[in-house]
Amino acid sequence: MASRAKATILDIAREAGVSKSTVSLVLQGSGLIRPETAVKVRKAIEDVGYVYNRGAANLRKAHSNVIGMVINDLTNPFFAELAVGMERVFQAAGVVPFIANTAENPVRQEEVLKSLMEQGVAGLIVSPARGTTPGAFRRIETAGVPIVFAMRRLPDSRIPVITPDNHRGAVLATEHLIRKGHRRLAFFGGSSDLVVYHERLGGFLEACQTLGIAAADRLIVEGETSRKGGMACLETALAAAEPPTAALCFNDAVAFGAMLALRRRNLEAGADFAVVGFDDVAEAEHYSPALTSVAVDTGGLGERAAHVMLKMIQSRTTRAEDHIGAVSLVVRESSGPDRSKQGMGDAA
Amino acid sequence: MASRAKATILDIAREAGVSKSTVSLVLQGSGLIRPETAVKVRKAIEDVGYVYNRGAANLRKAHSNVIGMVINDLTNPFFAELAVGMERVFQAAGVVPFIANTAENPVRQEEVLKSLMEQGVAGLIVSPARGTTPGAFRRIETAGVPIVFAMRRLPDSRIPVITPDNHRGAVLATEHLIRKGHRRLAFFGGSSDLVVYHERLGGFLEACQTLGIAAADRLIVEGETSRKGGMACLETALAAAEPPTAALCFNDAVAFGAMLALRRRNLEAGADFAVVGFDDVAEAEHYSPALTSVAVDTGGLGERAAHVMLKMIQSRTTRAEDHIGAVSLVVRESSGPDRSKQGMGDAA
DNA sequence: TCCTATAAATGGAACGTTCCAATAAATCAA
DNA sequence: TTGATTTATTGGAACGTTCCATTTATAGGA
Repeated sequence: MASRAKATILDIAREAGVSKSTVSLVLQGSGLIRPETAVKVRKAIEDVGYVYNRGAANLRKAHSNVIGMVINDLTNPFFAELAVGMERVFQAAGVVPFIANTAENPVRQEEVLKSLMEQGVAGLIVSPARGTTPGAFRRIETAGVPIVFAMRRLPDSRIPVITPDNHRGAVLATEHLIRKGHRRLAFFGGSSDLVVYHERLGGFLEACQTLGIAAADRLIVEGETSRKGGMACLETALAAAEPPTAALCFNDAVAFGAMLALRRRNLEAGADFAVVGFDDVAEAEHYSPALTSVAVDTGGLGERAAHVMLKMIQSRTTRAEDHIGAVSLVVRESSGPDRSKQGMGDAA
Repeated sequence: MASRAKATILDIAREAGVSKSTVSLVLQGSGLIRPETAVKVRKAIEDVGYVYNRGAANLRKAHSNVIGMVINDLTNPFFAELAVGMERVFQAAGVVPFIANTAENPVRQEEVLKSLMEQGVAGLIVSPARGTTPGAFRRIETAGVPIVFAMRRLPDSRIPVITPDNHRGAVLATEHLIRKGHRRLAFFGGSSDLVVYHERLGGFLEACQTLGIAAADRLIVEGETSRKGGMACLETALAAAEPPTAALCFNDAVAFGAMLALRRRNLEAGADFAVVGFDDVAEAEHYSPALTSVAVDTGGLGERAAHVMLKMIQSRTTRAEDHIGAVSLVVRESSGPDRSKQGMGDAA
């Protein structure tokens, strides 16, 4: 074994005393070859230490078996879970997903997409980086490579999207807080360059409206979507003249930040101020106090995105339906009733 | 644009009125072609919506420009940070890193490695899955593809390894606890099928030995390397006849778990029981109380691994030196002095 | 026996690049 | 002018597969 130059099917053919075509057939598991021959060939494959050259094969074959997953922030466990969900499905389908990280940088994203295209990917699942320009995927679309967006959408594009029902999730969470007796509510974190932000904030506002929370009693604090951002949001909120008693946070990271800031002030989330997160990452359950959060079934959405992609590839189309995933509110300890005015709150 | 069949350099050549060789030269940025010609060709490239076919190119070229990163658990932020560190370096070197996740499963790892090899990667950086068999990389080695292990090593292999100085880190942390007056110490989490476990536990034991902690006063509790595992460890430890007053944890996840379990018992990490973690993930600083932990410079190790890989590729060798990264103890709030016997502790 | 039908194996022409050797054009020295 | 040199460009043969159209071997039917 271990010849310096790498072995090809021709070497195998020579070793096994058959033609290269036969070897190719064996590699593809064709039923046309005699079992004994197949065994002979497979032995030769072992002996020469052959590794299949997919690049060469793709030159002839219509489609490759690799799919690109482009993720905006791999260090965020939320997106990592998404990636893992997709992987499960692809693995079962014999497709190899390659993950690339854009670190929330559109330029890097451009490079990564170019590379993936050059490798001849069969499809692309993308959670676009913040600030992605509307035309960023034009070229890929015209090249006929299917794309699916996951978790985030671009303002106008016609590319299919898999996201949780952000609006509904925010409504659920907000209703929950109001039913707990809170009358002055805040929305923490996020910024308006994200479509998701508008969806979640929209749900919050709608629920406030419906359940009769006056505009003056809603506080919206934009901020980084991180722990740090959450801490800042809480400080801002408590500095207000009539501070809120509860907050729906853009995501769990913001919520964790808010809870941390509370503890620094010797306040307890749940008892002194209600906090609800969004995404329900694994950590939420293990926090103390445990975080009430909107569960979006991240892994499930990843699987769904993968399925849609597989179907698109199979039917060689570049169109597909959007998919809005169901959400549910997981009530834990961080969202207690309003206690700011004892005797007045009508907690449910 | 957007012709159904994808454009090749021949189409470009026709469009620009030159030969395919000229186009190829332009694509490679050769200085041999006349600037005006290059401009003409580049315009044609735009017009026909060309995407480079790296598979075809690799058929002729010696080496590809893709590197595989095989990570055992992408949902662990620690490994995600490692991956991100590597990416930084590779990007700058014009190399495209493809990340694949093995989910700590040797079978999956085998598949992933096979795929990567078939794609013709120039090198492989691997954080091996638990339970990887010693021979798992034999084939890749004999194929002459350089491999670097990151964070974890295999028991016997000669493959270069990039890891933090686990032994020293554990010594530092243990000395710290002892100097804080603790006399009954525990080591929480991990299991002996991991080389890293032995390194860290070894440091712990050595420091105990050196500073005169009797064997009877050391408690070793194996467990899952997760929050859940950490919680279990703490319960086990406190159930002992003479429970420890401090613990060094296998990693931060275990430490977080232990702190959680403490809180559930209405005990406070730092005040009632000292906890030290390992790895110093971003979260450690933002926990409450903030976690004392051994910082290993994850991103830096990733960069280092990437550099080693690049050098190996360049010098077409399959050997390289191991690299043991410096560690430091970051003291925060979770590791207070021993208060179990007031008046007796000689806290420093 | 010969002919036909089926099964198994094969040669050769792609696929889209790179790169060498060769050509064509422009420049220079004499 | 001629030949030598440099500068730009080009055809053609790889690279390692797949797949179609054939060929060869095997079996079955008369």
